[in-house]
Amino acid sequence: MKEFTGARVGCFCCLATGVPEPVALPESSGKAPEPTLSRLSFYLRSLRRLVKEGVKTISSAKMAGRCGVSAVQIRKDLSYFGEFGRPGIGYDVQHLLARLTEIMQLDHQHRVVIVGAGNLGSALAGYSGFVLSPFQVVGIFDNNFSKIGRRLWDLEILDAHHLPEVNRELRANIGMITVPADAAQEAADLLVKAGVRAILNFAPVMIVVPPDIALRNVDLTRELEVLCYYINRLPAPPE
Amino acid sequence: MKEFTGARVGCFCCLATGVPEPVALPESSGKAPEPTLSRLSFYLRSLRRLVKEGVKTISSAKMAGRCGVSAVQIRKDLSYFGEFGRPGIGYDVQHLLARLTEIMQLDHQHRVVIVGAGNLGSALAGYSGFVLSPFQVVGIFDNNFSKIGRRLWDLEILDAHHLPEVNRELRANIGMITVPADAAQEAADLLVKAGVRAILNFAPVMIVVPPDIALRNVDLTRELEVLCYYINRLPAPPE
DNA sequence: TAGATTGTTAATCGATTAACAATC
DNA sequence: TAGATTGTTAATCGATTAACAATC
Repeated sequence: MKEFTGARVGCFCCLATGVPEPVALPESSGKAPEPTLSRLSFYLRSLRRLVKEGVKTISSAKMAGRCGVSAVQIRKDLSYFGEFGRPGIGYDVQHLLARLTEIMQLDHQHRVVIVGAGNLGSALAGYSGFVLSPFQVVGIFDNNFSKIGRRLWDLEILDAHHLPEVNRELRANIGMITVPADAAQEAADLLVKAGVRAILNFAPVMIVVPPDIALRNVDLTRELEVLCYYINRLPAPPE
Repeated sequence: MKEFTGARVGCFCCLATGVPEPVALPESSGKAPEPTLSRLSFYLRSLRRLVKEGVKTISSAKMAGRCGVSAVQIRKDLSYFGEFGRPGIGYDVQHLLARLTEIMQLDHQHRVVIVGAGNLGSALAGYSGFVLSPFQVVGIFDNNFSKIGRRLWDLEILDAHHLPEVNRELRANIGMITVPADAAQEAADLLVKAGVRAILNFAPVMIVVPPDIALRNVDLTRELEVLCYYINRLPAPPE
């Protein structure tokens, strides 16, 4: 019977449990709960827009209105990482953006490899949201001979078995798994061998990785199934 | 300032808050927490495999081993919906599978439309995981004239503006949004007008829908950003 | 100074876990 | 009957929210 021992990051609705304590790193003295980290990413998105809008300063209350989160929640979330605001004034948008970007380690590029050059893998390889983002897809792999060697966007599909060696050159620190369920663990093992520090798994199956590898799951089927549960179980608008 | 009023289903890490109380439907007398529903989907996956393996009966403890969830958690989760096991024996796999399938409303087909025929939309339209599943993609829409009319798999890409009318024929009850962020709300409005009961949003932006429409978000960027936070913050293996 | 707003401590809420009586 | 295992009640844990002193 296989037990889960790998590091899983996030709530169970993301197919992950057991939030591991963040370990010494300048920014994280305390141990922020996972929901906080998830919201941090959301605040970042909001802050980036605020910068574009030319807003210089924002209060937690105004931010709350934009994010659909309470103002206390925001202040509490930020308090895990330091004091960023000024009483009576609010937060300097530029400054907060810079600090949160650092904390989330988004201040440097992350090189991503994709294992599985099917529909989803191909789509992700060409995801336009990655341009101007800290994420850069530097390689895509498959174990299907009919796919290996083919070009995809500006990449050549490489043999998944060579991933560990090839990544010495590619230097990717994040891997995305877009293979069928029964190949997902193998893909994960290859990524771990290749030395990635984080894995985003799209295969509809649990995978096991060492505890120092961050793992999150995106599970389309699960999302749809939970949606189905709520169909016709949600209260109608108050009218 | 736009406030969130729509129905959002799931924890914040799925970009959703405010779990609405499930309303009268035979199966749900109580109000199961959202994490429970998410796990239910997971138990279902496990049960389907057990059936294939020919396992007739399973205890919560054995199930726990397979799912990476505690046995009490499983029993508690199930208890929101009824008594499915026999003390001293365990659960009849077939029976539990059937009951959970009903509860999640997966005992009938769900027709899905996709708004956004870009990389991701196209990939989802051809997702092989949907064959033999209760989900069937019956239409794909876009508002880009260069795409409208083109064939994708066995579907023709239709004009998104016609979605509400076309869906009278298509009869989809689930919509997936795979358009860029700035078109997502418009897509959502069209889906609501078309009468879908549930929306899965892949656009990296919050959308607002009436409270009786179930909404979940899949947010690639957020997942990657949270992963980045954990990079080098996870404790190394105990060795 | 008065008003606004932060960061934090304490209270609340909700979900998970432990303990155990019921029952096959 | 004894052993296994369920379903549930009570205890625990963790995250959110309320209250408020500090400070711009």
